[in-house]
Amino acid sequence: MSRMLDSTPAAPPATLRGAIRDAIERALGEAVAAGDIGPLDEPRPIEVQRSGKPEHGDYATNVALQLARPLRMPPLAIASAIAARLQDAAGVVDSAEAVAPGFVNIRLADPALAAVVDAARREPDHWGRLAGPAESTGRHVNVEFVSANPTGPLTVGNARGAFVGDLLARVLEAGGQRVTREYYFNDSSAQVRNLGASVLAQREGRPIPEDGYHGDYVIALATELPQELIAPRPGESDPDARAWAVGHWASARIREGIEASLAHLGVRFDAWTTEGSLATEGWVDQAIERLRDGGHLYEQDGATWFRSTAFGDDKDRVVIRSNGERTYFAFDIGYVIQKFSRGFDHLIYIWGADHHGTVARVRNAAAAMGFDKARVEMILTGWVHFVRDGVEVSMSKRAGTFITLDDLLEQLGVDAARWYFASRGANVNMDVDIELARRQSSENPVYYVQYAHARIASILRKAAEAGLQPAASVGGLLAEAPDAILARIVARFPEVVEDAAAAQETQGVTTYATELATAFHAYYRDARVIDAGSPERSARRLALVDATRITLASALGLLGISAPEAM
RNA sequence: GCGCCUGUAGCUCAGUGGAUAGAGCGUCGGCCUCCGGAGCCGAAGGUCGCAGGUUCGAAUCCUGUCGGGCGCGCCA
Repeated sequence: MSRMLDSTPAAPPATLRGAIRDAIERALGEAVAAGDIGPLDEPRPIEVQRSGKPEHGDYATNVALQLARPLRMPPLAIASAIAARLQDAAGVVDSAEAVAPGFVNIRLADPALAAVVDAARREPDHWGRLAGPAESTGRHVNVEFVSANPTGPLTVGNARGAFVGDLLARVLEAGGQRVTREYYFNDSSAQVRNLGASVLAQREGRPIPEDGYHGDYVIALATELPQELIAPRPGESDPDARAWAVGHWASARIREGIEASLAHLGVRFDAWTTEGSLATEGWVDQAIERLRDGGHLYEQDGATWFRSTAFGDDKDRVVIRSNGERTYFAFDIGYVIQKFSRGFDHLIYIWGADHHGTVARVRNAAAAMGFDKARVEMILTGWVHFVRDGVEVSMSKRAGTFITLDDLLEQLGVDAARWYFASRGANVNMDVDIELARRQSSENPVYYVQYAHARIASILRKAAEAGLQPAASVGGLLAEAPDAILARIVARFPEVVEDAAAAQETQGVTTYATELATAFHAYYRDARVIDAGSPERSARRLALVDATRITLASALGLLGISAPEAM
């Protein structure tokens, strides 16, 4: 065991897979040093993958296949040289075998496996969370999402971003990064005035403007509108002043509703930045000055343009219109400066697919302002296309025909909805039949996973009543089939989290949770946990089953989904 | 026209260069003396849109092509 740590002074591997990788690297180095295989020109990353079949062991590496060409040696010979050295590695490797065409199959040592499973129970809160206390080492990421205009309740379209952003934030946190959840709140656009005009018209019984807002919520707002906002203020000349005032009042009310909806979903934002603040605090001007100083701006037709084409964009972009107003784009890049000045290392934006056209220009502007383009990342979400009885449900906030996030949560429930979005890639388009989704919500796989959790909780309760307590370790239990199989899946959880954080995706977590639940249900069938006739084995099985429960709860918790003790 | 996303089982989707491509739902057939049947076991169902290419190896990478979505404003 200690050899393992000796070889990795910087950071001990967080996963069994990492420990295996280290062992392979050492074996490879020894094989080279001994002259078994030729010297390597350059170090190459070692891939360790989980074996697909039990006969192939637990892990496999393809280094030999990768090295065959540069070393000009048969892959199987390289594999054999590595496998022979791996046998010597005591800690995590039980046995290693070179097989055609050149894989090295590796079997885990039971003690190492037991140690990982026991770790889950010793520190359930840290189980699967990587890099431990990462305050000092993890980068600080700003994830901006939803950012819907405060002109109506959140729709399911906005909801996609809410789920994707929150899930991303959770996965990054589990990967040891600090995350700030940010909402860009557009409080000063013409749409706010438009909203005000619509509410005012509704209140005063006038027809709502053609491009105004029509939803039921407009009627509700009109009813609640305070008297003092309706009356024109003395000495006010701007004909739009009333509309602006009402709009600001209405958007504040809507923001409260948005926050409540998001809270219901379990999403809390750490920061709300308003568009107005970017102007009043000078960030927009600062961005423009910075571009000007760098020679990236030019004047044409009375407007000021950013030379985005110099960075590969297909056309240049206006930052100041000929009427003197700064464009939305100018605010975007002012916001970039604002965010970086707040100390973030990395910015992630969750945008709808319709915004893909603005990705390049914002990243280009960031580069022009001297920031690393790689630190400005956009994730585009696919569409949620709703149909009812085979007919598309058209959604328009202005027309008032839309399905709200609250509707969705009411129909599906938070857990089922979260699972639904977590199990799909962010950028795929989804067709959702509302009636079907409702009917299927009771058959959602999330309940399958929760059921496994509740079932284990029940076993643990029953065992306690019988006076049986889990053992401190599962050691000694893992040599044979039902226990060995379940333990291996439990032990893989940190790798799943690692992969999810690296890919910035959650599908792997739902897939894994389903696999673990399935494995538990099979285990339950094959292995008697509470067995008065064998108290020693019962105690160890209770430990294994408890580790399984903790892992299920951790996976669900990572997705913001509850893990009920009973259901 | 140009650009981005996308195409995997009847349906909804996993699979980010590895060994026999998976899950849920749906369909068909089995399992309740025993720790929770919201469970278990089995079956049927695939030219991974199509055609080339790279590679020891391609659903995955490259090129072309076809279908679907979105974008291409001194709007936000």
